[in-house]
Amino acid sequence: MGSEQFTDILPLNRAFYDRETIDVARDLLGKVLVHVVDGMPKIGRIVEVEAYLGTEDKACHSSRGLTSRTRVMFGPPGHAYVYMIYGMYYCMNVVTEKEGNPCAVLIRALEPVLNISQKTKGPGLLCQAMKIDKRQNGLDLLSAHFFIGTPPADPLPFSVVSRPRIGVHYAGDWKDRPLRFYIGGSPYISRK
DNA sequence: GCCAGGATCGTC
DNA sequence: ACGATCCTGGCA
Repeated sequence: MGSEQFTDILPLNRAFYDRETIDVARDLLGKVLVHVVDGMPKIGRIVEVEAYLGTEDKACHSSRGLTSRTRVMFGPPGHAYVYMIYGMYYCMNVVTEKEGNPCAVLIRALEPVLNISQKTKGPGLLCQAMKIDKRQNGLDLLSAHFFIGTPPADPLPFSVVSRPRIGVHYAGDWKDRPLRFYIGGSPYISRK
């Protein structure tokens, strides 16, 4: 059970991301995020996500239109949308749906798998632990050093819990929609 | 240029 | 419950 079992994980293909955002969000649970830093793969298992549904979704950045910040979300699926929040943290999303339909899935928590020594409960903390910042904004997740893949030996089956999203009180009637998904019983969830 | 607000987190 | 800290977007 060494690290060698993770050395041949392949990136999910474009079609995985080119689907309805809620489906992509749920299917991302249990997958692994891989970031190779200085030849060392940092790997975490995705245990919590949130879906952001584009121009209609008042909580979604792209609902205020195309800006320099949201440009990546308007692009093709399978790319990373990374932005700074509160002046001190980054959040990582994966772009979903067809180009021009600006939707994304926020990665909210990871279960450490390999070469991770910091906290990963929460979107800001997991970016620190995975060494993700604005340099990763716009990167294609079908790349050799930064991608999401299926773990070689998927563990036991898990249940998916859905709840309202965190921190989107300003989003009117969208704030209560159950668009946050996490693995039931996981001790690595950002908060209850 | 100015300013309000934010998909967070740690501490009080 | 609050402060840190700075980018973003809207308005002038």
